Amino acid sequence: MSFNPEDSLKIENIVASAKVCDSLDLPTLAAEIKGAEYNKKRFPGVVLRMTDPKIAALVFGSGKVVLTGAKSIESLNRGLEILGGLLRDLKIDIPDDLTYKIQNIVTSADLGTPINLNKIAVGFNLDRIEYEPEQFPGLVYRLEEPKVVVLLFGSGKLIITGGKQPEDARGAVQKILSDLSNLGMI
Amino acid sequence: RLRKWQRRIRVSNATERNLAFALSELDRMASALGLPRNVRETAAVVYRDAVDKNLIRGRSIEGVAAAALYAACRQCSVPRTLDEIAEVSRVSRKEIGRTYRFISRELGLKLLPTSPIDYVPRFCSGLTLKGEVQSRAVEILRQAGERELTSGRGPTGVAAAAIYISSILSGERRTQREVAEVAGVTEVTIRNRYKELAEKLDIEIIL
DNA sequence: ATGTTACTTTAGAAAGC
DNA sequence: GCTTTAAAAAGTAACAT
Repeated sequence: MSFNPEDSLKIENIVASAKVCDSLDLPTLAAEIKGAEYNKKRFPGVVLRMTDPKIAALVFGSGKVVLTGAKSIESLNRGLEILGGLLRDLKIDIPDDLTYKIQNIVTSADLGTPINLNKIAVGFNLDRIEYEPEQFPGLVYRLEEPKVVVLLFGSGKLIITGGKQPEDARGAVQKILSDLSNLGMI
Repeated sequence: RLRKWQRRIRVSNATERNLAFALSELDRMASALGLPRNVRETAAVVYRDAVDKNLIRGRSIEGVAAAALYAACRQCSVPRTLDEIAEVSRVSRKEIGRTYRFISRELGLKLLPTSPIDYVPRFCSGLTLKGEVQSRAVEILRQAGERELTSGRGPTGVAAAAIYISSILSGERRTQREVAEVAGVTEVTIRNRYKELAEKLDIEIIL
């Protein structure tokens, strides 16, 4: 049995947004919740950092929230529950059934073989690729299906981002592998 | 009517004025970088093509001019880094890079990644190294390319390392500091690159 | 000369400049 | 377009030891 790139898939970060209520008083939140950061001049939202699942939350006056840093759907759920709890502790009415929308999932993976980026830059669809080693060591490959962006490195390791479904990363790796084999690489 | 004519004349004047400004900017930057005439002409063509395709909308003339010059340098195989272009421009490196990607895609320039080899002549002359040293550096880079030692590495750093090695092998040694200076990279980068090249290409370097 | 920290790139939402 | 968040990849840079 050989190395399976698909087994190396690992979610590194999930970004999700949600609406927890119709409005929030940010100054109060910043004052009551320890560790909260709030500089209206700098950024319009309050920054809350949770430790259990290590997640950062951006809370806005509109009641909308952004959660980042979760490495699994489970921890993302936990993070939103914890955030809801923190707000309820401040006597704010927060529904029990909070829902969110995943906006982006960042996944890492490993093809298990070094890749010659220069050859890919010649063989692949030139208009879907960007490779400027002077600026960044990774080759940027934009896929249509799944609609994600892949950062491919010479080591064979890669980053898949922009997907909204955890399975998008798997589809991207399969696509990359087939493209690579079609071009006689790997 | 007359009004329409006046408008056309105004637009024409503005267009001509902007083009004149862009061309003078290209010339100013090219002079500051000591670029040959063919590069300036290529840059002017790229800029005019960008204007003809309305790619200037929402972008500054200076930004597009700088990006056009950056593209022209690469097309003519006498690359300048984004930092070097930015040094003689009022636009930031980030803006130039962003504009370059845009016009490059819209005009279908299809430029391949800059080859380290294209930096050899300029860096070597900056170090007053003869053709023999250049040839040896190019040969090292050719082998490095085949052995996948350039994937993801900065072209200037790899070129600098190859020249550093070549200068030693040719008995015209230049210090890492001197090479780093003309190549615009740090000594640490030259050290990392030359060690990798020497090891994987089995080049023995006696200091 | 080596070690640490930090920045480059990618995506996406949020409210507002 | 920018600001802020998080996180990975690999290379390079800046500053400290």
